[in-house]
Amino acid sequence: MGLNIKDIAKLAGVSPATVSRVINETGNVAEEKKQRVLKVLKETGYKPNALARGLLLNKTNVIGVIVPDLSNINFAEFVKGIENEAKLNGLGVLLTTSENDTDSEISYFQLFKEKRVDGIIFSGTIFTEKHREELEKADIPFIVFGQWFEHYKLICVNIDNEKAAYEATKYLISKGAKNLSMIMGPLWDRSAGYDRYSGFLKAVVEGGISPKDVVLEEGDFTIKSGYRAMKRILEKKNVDGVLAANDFMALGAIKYLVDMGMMIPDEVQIMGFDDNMISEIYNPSLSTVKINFYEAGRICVKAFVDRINNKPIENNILLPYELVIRGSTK
Amino acid sequence: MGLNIKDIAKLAGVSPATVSRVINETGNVAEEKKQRVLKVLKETGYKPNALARGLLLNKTNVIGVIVPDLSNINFAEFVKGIENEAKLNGLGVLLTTSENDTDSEISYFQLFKEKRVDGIIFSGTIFTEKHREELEKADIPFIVFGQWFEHYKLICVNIDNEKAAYEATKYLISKGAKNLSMIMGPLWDRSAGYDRYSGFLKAVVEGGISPKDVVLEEGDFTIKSGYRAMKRILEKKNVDGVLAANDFMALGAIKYLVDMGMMIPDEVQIMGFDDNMISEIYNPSLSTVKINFYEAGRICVKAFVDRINNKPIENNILLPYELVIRGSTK
DNA sequence: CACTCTCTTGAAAAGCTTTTCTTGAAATAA
DNA sequence: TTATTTCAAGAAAAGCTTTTCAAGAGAGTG
Repeated sequence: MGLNIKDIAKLAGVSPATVSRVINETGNVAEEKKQRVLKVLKETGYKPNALARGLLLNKTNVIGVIVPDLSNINFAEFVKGIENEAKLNGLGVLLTTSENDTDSEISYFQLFKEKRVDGIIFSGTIFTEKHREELEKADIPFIVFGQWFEHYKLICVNIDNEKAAYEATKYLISKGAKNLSMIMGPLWDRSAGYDRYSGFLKAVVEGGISPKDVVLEEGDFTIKSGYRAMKRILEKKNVDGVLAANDFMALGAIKYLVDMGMMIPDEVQIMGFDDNMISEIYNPSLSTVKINFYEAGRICVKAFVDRINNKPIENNILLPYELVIRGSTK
Repeated sequence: MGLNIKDIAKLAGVSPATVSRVINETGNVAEEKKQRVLKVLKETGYKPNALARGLLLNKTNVIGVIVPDLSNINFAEFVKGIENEAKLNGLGVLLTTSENDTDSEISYFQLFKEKRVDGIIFSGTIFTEKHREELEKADIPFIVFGQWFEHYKLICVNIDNEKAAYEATKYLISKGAKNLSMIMGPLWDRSAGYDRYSGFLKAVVEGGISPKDVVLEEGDFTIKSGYRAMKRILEKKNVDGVLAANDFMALGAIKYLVDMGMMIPDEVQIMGFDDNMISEIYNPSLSTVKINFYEAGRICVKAFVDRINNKPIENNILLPYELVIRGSTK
């Protein structure tokens, strides 16, 4: 209870410096004294105070993590990946959720600065100039997931959303879809929603379809918004191919189509983005662009570790993705 | 960059003690000096070093959290609840995942001790005597979620699993199920799996059904294990009512029944435990015992806060639950 | 035998904050 | 004017660890 290194030193009949040397395996210690110290260490279950250590070494072995919402299984997977990789590197994870509220996010920067975390992994829907400013003040190594943001200090980890959306749309067209539509996410600059939209458009044009003939509706990445967007789309036109900017909206769209008695994929093909557990087991199962969020989390931590170890490292890290074809497309 | 309280003091022309008094709003400070300090504080964006503060005050305002797996949406919700309530109380959350590995869990106790967290919220499938021992050594306020464990120092937060399983089974019987079966979880002592099994059995006996006529199969809480368990059950007997110890196994069971062309709920009624997003949108939707994991997380933090504030508090806290009837039962 | 080198070990400082103790000044009362 | 009280603010200690510096002992070499 409340033992410190002095107590251990006294119990082992040595100086605190020697105890420290034994614990951290630094410097030479006579075998006999070493054994005495180890014995006391074991008996007492003493653990060095990370606060004092951190204060002295200016290093906490903790990374701060900001995600929008753990209810979203993708972010839960992301955090899981972070946690597992952090564990491998002897790092602790200080977790916060922002619900995409910028003020919250900024206040977390402050929190992390106070707690002297060694680095921050940030995953919000949008990283703004204001974020950058505050970040600059805090001056902590920083990893952004899911968005590109040009800054020499920033490491960005992301997939090539435009290319992925392009390929997904190409696939729909190759399977005979002629009347295309897209359920888009919010179109912030440089956001995933935006990039996916432009990839979609690129494939449309390349497929010889006029952008005017395409139906666009916007959702907010939730199942419900997908349901409603699909409704609006069908009211405008009888489409036969739908790309949704994420799986939740795609699932909502499927639900609406099923409710309306449409045949999937015979009458309408539909494709999502992200891939989560539900997409696989849903009926019909959903074709999608699979992003490995777990792996993404691990990669973020690896990038951070490399950076603080001064290993040469790209500022923009591209994640792999994969088209997964299931029951909602031909 | 790297400013400390002395620098601030110098910039404002006062002593560090005065700066501290301004920041913490303790003691009297002349208005003029106070303004000077506040101005410097704002300009520099200085934040006190939580390590030094924690070292001195012996308090970090951080709680350690151990959950088995964030891939499980229930635990993700649980953590979300913890995080949100922690935020309200000015607490940080140090998150770890154990994958139900006892050694990992114990090593996290050590980590938390090193980091001097103010408390630990533990949610594993099983809390053993070994856990208790290590815990005793660490001597940190401790909350256990999802299991009862008699110990004067421990706060346990849980639902009455036996009662809930009893009621769920009663419901199946009341809707005409006569050939009952249960897909159980692992039967560790005092675990949720065990309590749910005994509640099931109680209702069976009370319903005038012989325990011999009941088909029992064990799973491991995953979808796949539910699928396989349902297969084994049907090979033994044509049942018309199934209680699964959690939703994932229930969903796996439904999947198997659908694959076999059985009608739900006409031929077989099925009921799960927990309630998660998938259960609601699955086809058919799953009747279940709804546990509010988000709220559970909040309650754990509240209990912790009350405990360290020396408010009188129950050592065993009972969570509410609710029977949610959907498409998989009559 | 004298000298140098290596190996051990302890003392002390640094890292940053909060709080107690003290002192000085100002204000009030006699 | 003198004595007493109140307020303001600084100095210093405590909290715990790691590392540098210095010193002492022992071994090896000429």
